[in-house]
This record gives sequence, C-alpha cells and structure tokens, in this order.
Amino acid sequence: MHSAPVLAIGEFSRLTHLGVRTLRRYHDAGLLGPACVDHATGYRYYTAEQIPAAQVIHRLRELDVPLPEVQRILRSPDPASRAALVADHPQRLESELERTRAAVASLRRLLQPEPPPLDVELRAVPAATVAAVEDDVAHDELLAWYAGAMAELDAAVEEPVGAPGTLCDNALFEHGRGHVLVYRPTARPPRRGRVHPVTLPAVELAVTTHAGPHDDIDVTYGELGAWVVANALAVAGPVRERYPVGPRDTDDASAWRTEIGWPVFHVGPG
Amino acid sequence: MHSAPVLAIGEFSRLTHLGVRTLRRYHDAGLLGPACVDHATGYRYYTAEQIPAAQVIHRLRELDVPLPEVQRILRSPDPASRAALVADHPQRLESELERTRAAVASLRRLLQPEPPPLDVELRAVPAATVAAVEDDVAHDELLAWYAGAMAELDAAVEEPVGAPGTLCDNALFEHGRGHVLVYRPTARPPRRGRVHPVTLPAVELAVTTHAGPHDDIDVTYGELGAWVVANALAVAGPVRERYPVGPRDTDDASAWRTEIGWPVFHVGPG
DNA sequence: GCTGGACCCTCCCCCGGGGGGAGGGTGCAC
DNA sequence: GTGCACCCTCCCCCCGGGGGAGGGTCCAGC
Repeated sequence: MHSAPVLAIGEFSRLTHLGVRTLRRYHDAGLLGPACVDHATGYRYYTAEQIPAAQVIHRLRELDVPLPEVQRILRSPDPASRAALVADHPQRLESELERTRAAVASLRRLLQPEPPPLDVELRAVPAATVAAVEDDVAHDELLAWYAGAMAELDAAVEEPVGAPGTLCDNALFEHGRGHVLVYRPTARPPRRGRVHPVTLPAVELAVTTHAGPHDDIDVTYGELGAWVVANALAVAGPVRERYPVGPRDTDDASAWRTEIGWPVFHVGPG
Repeated sequence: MHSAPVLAIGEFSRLTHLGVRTLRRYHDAGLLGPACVDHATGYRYYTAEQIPAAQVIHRLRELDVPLPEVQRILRSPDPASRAALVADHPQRLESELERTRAAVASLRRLLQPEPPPLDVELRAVPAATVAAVEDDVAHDELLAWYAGAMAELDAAVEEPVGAPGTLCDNALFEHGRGHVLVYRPTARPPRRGRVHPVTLPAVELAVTTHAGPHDDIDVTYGELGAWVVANALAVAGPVRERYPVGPRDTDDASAWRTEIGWPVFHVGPG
C-alpha cells in the first residue's frame, strides 16, 4: 500500500478541482470539513467519500449559489428535499435572464443615434380618494408584489373608474427599497384585505407616455427627467405611473401604454 | 427660474436611479465625472446632458460589465464602434449561459441517487512522438484555444494514427490556468506554425470512458479519482484525455466518447 | 441676519468569494 | 539527516458597492 485512503488537502484539491485555499475556506465556513484534522499540526485530511460533496459544491458555486445556501442544500439529508432546493435555483436564473434581456433592450434604445422627440404634457391632477394597496417593497421583488397587489385590487374594486396607477417612492430606485402604492380609482373605495381607501394629494405633473413593455422604461424616465430639469421646474414627491393599456388589457406588449407623471412644483404659463 | 440646469448629486441621483454613493464612486473611477466641481466645498454638480451617459452605465452594470470595460465603451466617441463594443457582450452572456447549462446538467447527474458503476482499466501507454500544440491557457479560454489548436493540428497532420488527445496540467483546474497540450499521433510529426513534434513519456494510466457531452465530465473525473484513491495507487503527472468519438466525428453529442487517463505510479497484478 | 434641517463632503469599515504572499512548521524519500 | 514539497495561519488585495461617523454647506423661513 502506498497510501491509505486518506487524502492531504493537495491531493483532494487535485481530485475535486477545487483550489487548496478554497477548500480551507469551505472548512472554515463549515461547508465541507475534512474527515479528520491532526490536532498537533492542523493538517486537514479528507477521504474519497467526500469527493461527491465537493463536486456538488463546485457546481452550485458555478451557478453562483451563495455559500450559506449551498450549506442549506448539503445539510438537507433527504435527496428529494435536496433536489427540491436545487430546483429552486433555475427560477432565480430565469429571472436573472429576464433582467439581462431587459437591460439589453434598454441599451439598444439608449445607443440608438436619433432619439425620437418626447411629448410632455403638464397636467394638474386633483386630489382623489382611491382604493389602494401599499407596502415597503424591494426592487427585485417589485414585479411579484405588484402582480399580487393588482390582483387583490381587481377582486375588491367593483366599479373602477379609469386606469390603475402607481406611486413610487424615489428611495426604491436609489436604495433598492421603498414605499410603493398601487391604486385603482373608484367611486366608493372598499376596505378588504390589504385594500383600503387612500386620498392621493393633488399634484402638478409633467406627464409623458411610454409605449411598449417596461424593459426600457428607465430611458423614458431619464428623458422626462431631463425635460423637467431643462424646463426649470422643481421636483417634489413620488413619481406616478398610470396604465391606460397594460397586461390586463392585451397580451401584445407593444400596445401597452404607461403614463409617467413627474411631480413638478410650480406650473404656470410663465 | 427656480433652478439653473445644474444638478446637485442628489437630484442627479433621482433622475438616473443611481445611488449617490455610486455616483461618487463613478466619479472617483473616472467613469462619469460631474460637469463641474466646486473647488471650495467639493460639491459635485451635474447637468441634464449627462443623464444618458449615466443610464448607459446603469444598463451596462446590470449586464455585469466591469467598470473598466464600461469606461472603454464610454470613451469610444464613435457611436458605431461603441455599438460594436456593446455587441461584444451578448457573446459573453452566451458563454455564461453555456456554463450555467453545463453546471445544471452536471448537478443533475451528481444528485442522481444511483450512480452507475465505473469501468476502469489499467493501461500501460508507451512513449510516443506525436504532433502537438501546447500553451499556457486559462480555464475560461480553454474551449476557444482548444478549437483553434485542434484545427491547426488537423491542417498540419496528413496521416493521423488513432484518436487525438490532450494532456492537462492539474494547475489548470486548481488555479484556473495551466499548461495544456493537444496532440495527434502520426508517423512523422510535422513542424508547422504552432504544431511541433513532442515526445510524450510512457505512463501507466487508470482509464475510464466518459460518454456524452462534457457538461458533466467533472463527475467522471471525480469518480475515477475516487477509484484511483480506493485502489491505493499513487498519482503523478498530468491527466490525459483521448477522444475516440468527438465533435469532429459526429454532431450527436450523446455518441461522444472521451477516455480519461489518470496517471498511476505503480501498476501490477498484485 | 440667523437658524434649522436637508443636503453634501471625506474617510473608514463591512460584505462575499476568492487570490497572492509572508513566515514558519511537517512528512517523507533518499 | 537533509532537502524539498507540502501544509499551516495570518494579513492584505480585488470588485462594486453599502453603512455610518463626523463635519461642512446651502437655502427657505422667520
């Protein structure tokens, strides 16, 4: 026998294609400890049985699964529940891909040499009491939250008057988390579940309409913002959106129309 | 006039949806400097004209384009060359996706409850002089390098004898960079371009065959490594691969056959 | 003119998931 | 017994930010 089936860290590294330092890190993190540690020297010794675990970690890391999550997956002893945890991640990858697609679309529009002119309308919006759902939401959970809130709103409001809309706190974009309010105008706002009446204050808005899916809506935001700045109107308060034509109305995303209303402080003929 | 078209960093942040700290970082990095800086106070002032640039940066960052690369894109004044640089990135995303797909495939095999038994054969390989291309290669450029090297090899070798193969330094896997040699056996190895004769030393190999695409070849590597360890054979030298059936032979990836040869030190009937 | 509060500045430490290298102890084959 | 590959710990570096401290500035209202 040349070597007992006990592996020094370097051998284990060659067998698993994980770097020596990385193995030490995984040990420190409690992710993949050696089968035995020499107390006198600190030497780590692994066994061949640990190779599959190391490979699983390697693959999960290639999928950018964070180490604590990897730990949770390895801790779950049942292969079925383990598989379930792993199956969770394609979802994450899916949404990642979606984000990428949107960024590419937006980039294409940004790099387009001739931006079409922007139609901006100044509009005085009176105060109104509406049915609303509101919460503090993180940017990456926004879409899911939005879908749920809108569904609840739809179920609760019997006679909607006009298009639904949103008020978005700026903090949502600056810090990735902020207050969001989804509303639906109606004569008598109900109170059911998360749905409750809210009185939106009167505002003066600089309004433009974004056409198509929201992939590149940030570009329209920027153009509207530039317009507001160029026309010397001070800003204040949350941005408003309205959805005259949205996913509820048609599956043809190119037909969607989103009004973006930027609060302006001083509107007058001068 | 309430405000000149000069924007404090906070206003610019609201207009671009970039955090204040992030804007400061971009300034420090020379990526997006403010139009003007008050020397006395250090206050940064931006203009509305900078909004598109900020948005481009925002999108590129969403695509995980590193800041220096973003800078290169922004520096290129010509919209066409800029578009070309940007178009370069979908490629990167593509390969990213490929990596992800491979990791998922490999993971699926790893989590499979009943791994099929491994056929391992001990084989004494005599020394041989072959036509080879070799270089120090990084792991992520391996596939591209490999394709080029193999093509050059194919063009130079007139009468190949047997399947092509590879010698891979372990450092490639441990440190992400290492020496790789691609060879093709032939009676009289030519010397043309990068192709030159190399005498491969004789080795004893533990050989197993991996079936199908290389997505999950690391799993086979691990199984073979475990076998070598369990059978108490010391390892030494670079791992060898041979390609009896590869992409050159058929487009049906499931028909591919890759022999993995793990050098073992002491082979005998005992 | 003064004051308060919102805004801005710089500076330092933190995160994850490693990599590089220093400085020193070990295992093993010759 | 000696050389050398191997192993250990410890600290700093990378990226692209985030948190917060401590202090200066702008401006609207009075």
